[in-house]
Amino acid sequence: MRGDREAWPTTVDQAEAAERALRPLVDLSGRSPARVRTVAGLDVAYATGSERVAGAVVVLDATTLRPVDEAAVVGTAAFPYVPGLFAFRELPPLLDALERLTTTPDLLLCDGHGIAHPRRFGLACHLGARTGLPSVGVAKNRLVGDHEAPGPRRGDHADLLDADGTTLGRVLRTQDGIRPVHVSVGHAIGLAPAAEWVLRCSPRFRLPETTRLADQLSRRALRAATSGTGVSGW
DNA sequence: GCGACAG
DNA sequence: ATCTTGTCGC
Repeated sequence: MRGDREAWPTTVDQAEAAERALRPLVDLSGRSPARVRTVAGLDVAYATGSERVAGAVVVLDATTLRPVDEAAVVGTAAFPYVPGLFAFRELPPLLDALERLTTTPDLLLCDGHGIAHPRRFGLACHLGARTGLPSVGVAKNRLVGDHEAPGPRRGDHADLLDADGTTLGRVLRTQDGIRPVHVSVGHAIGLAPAAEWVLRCSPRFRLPETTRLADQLSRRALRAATSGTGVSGW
């Protein structure tokens, strides 16, 4: 049902070692993709009393935001939730789902941070480095860094800074008067373009359509796997 | 020692 | 993340 995968880290030390090994593959030059025709959203859903997880990816036309491809997989959590090592928990199902896509997206919008991370290597960096695709981190909450409150209107934003004043990302208001999201670079894209894409993909709600649809699909897949065939009724 | 801590 | 439907409010 699924291709073999590399030995997955079991301990914090192993995960940090794997992180260091992947670091050289990330492109933080600021260069951005020339053409973005499709944007993908990825998310993982979890069950309550089990280790069951579901990963989903939904690809949207960058102009119409209409779905053009999608894939979902169900599996078992391979790593606990550890702030700073979140990628090792979500990567397995997400990489599996990406492999099942019939198309290759031009940009990845990830549900978590990119370089706005303790070691500047969040989930979006892992996904970008491993797939070679430009990636952006879109998180609902802060992990590291400080920032002023962005303006109240859609599009208003403030820099997310580390203790040295280095820019880690951007706190972006995607809807008037609604709590902002945290955008940070993952791989092969600049911060400004990254934020522009997040805004473009969020025409009506706080979160990008990519994230919303992937969230819905992952929950559906998890529920279907938990309740039998997935077909309604009996 | 006391908080903070993506999902 | 998840437990959870309808409901009050802009």
